[in-house]
Amino acid sequence: MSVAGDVDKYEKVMELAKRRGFFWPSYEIYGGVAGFYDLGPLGVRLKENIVSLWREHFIKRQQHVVVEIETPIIGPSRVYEASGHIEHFTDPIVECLKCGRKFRADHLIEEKLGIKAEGLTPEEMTKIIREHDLRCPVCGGPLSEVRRFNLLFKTTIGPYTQNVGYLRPETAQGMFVAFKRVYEVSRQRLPLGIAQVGRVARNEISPRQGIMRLREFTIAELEFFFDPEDPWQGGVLDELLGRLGDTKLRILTADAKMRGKDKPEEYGVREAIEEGVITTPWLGYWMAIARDFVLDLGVSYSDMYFDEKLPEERAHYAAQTFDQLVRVSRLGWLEVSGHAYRTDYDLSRHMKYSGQDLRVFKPLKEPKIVEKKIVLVDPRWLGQTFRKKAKDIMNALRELDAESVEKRLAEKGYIEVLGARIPADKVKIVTKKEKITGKKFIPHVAEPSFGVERLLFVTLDHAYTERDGRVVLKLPRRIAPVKAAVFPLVRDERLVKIAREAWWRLLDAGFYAVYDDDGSIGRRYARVDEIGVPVAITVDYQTLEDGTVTLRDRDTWKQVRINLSDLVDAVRRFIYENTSLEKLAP
RNA sequence: GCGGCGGUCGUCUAGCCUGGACUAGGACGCCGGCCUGCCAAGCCGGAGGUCCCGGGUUCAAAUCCCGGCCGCCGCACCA
Repeated sequence: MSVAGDVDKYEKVMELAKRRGFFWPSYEIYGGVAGFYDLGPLGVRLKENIVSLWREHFIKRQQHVVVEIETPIIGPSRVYEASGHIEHFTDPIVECLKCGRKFRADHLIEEKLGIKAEGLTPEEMTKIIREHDLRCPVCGGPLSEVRRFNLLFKTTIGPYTQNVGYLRPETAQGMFVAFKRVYEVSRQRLPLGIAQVGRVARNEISPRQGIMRLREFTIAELEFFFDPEDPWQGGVLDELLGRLGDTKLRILTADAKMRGKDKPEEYGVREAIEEGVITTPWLGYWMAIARDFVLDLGVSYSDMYFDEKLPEERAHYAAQTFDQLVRVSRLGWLEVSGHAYRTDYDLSRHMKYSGQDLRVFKPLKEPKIVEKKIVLVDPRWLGQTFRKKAKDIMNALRELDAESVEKRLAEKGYIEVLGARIPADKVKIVTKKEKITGKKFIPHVAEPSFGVERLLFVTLDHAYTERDGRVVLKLPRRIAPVKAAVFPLVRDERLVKIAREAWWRLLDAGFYAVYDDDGSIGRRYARVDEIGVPVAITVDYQTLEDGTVTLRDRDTWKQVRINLSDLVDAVRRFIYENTSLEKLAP
């Protein structure tokens, strides 16, 4: 059982991961570098299977509204200025020169002096600290200059240039920047989800907890664009929600937290959306998908909940955020995904910084004819009377509301614009008909975002069991890195020959499978149990007589006999259709 | 970054306090052979160690001292 604070199990899982080749610290022969991990042969395959399961849930099942792209890891600084990462991903830090403790300079100034310091330059903050003789709040020592620490990795683009580039801290900006093009190739339809799986880098100050907090890792992200005025997008969301049935989510709301609660409550997805617990419907839908996905990794419902972030805990771009937490050994609750309502923040920012129009056009069902009053002035008179000022006056007149102009003309017989008096007989108010076919707007975004390496750990942690003093990794069959093992009962030439043929047959059918004839049969079962091979096939003396072999279930250790000729199909059904062993026996 | 603790074959570990006889021991794992009729059986043989790195003290350092790196815990930090 997985219990928070189960240190022993954590050690065992990490030891297994290293010993059998799931993952280990990078650059080991040079002493290692904190925050970097290699994936080993089994780790790569497990990760691949987890990612493909993610694609099943987040892309394939919604393929009518979700597409996947791939964008570069390195981006020009402009992109990260626009995204707000250069400003917000950078913390102003002061260090105590005596005890070495570090503090957020702006927080310290606000807390101790009551001066708003957010957004000030490091120099300005240093000045404030000096003027008020602010000292270390812990030991009273003197403070250093204020420095900026940025979590973005910096590089240059091209040789010998000042052209600064950054390694992306999330894949999301790739989707925002490419939105217009993807929207085009997706036939200009909303809602539109753009997914990406890729590596990101964050220069963490002090990464720890092994593979749980890395400086470089893989993110599986979805930016889901929708119309904020019609979030249900006609029937699209309704249909998708309908297919979920009565999926329940465990949620600890910010509201509940502020009331001092720390236990999540259960909500139906629709209920959570309709009651406004989740402020935008699509965020709720993707949380339900996230729930199902993590369940498929072998995590039980009660070992998972969604934790709403308090306003001050949220990222700069988010209007509402939920973290999906999973219970793991030692660390307790671990964040495996974040679900953020990013509103139109990112697209607006990129519009501003790029100068491109990233809005989408929404046609009205029927074009609307609106009547609009406009102010007309006799242009000849205006030009001759005011000469060079005429153009400015004309522009100023256009800004005026026609109704109020009409009113003032009626009252006074003239209007004044920019000091120019225009009599009523030079002004005409006319009513014009205008046809409105639709409008442009900036889509809003709901974003589910997963840390893949964390999922890898979570999967191993929840699969780890012991039986009779041996390790049995009860990985869900679909994501097991090796699907089957083939053994001759003993190393008898006749059995070996048949076993190797059976093994090749599985390989030809596309399975990852191992063959082993070393040591006792029990030892071989143990070896493959430890890396979570779901099924073992044993060729024995009965095989010589009737052409049957045994299938042994990793989780129950039970065996059934099947015909050798049915092997590939039986394995396929066992792995991908989750058919029980008993049902495979003829 | 600060403080505490730690780092020895692939893995887990003994040895460190009290320096020498340590050619660094064990278990598991791994490789070869034998054996083996279903759950880490047995026998024979074998490979495998920069004792984290660098420097210092000493006739002599895995062992003592200093610095660095890495890990864990606490603090701080953390979209």
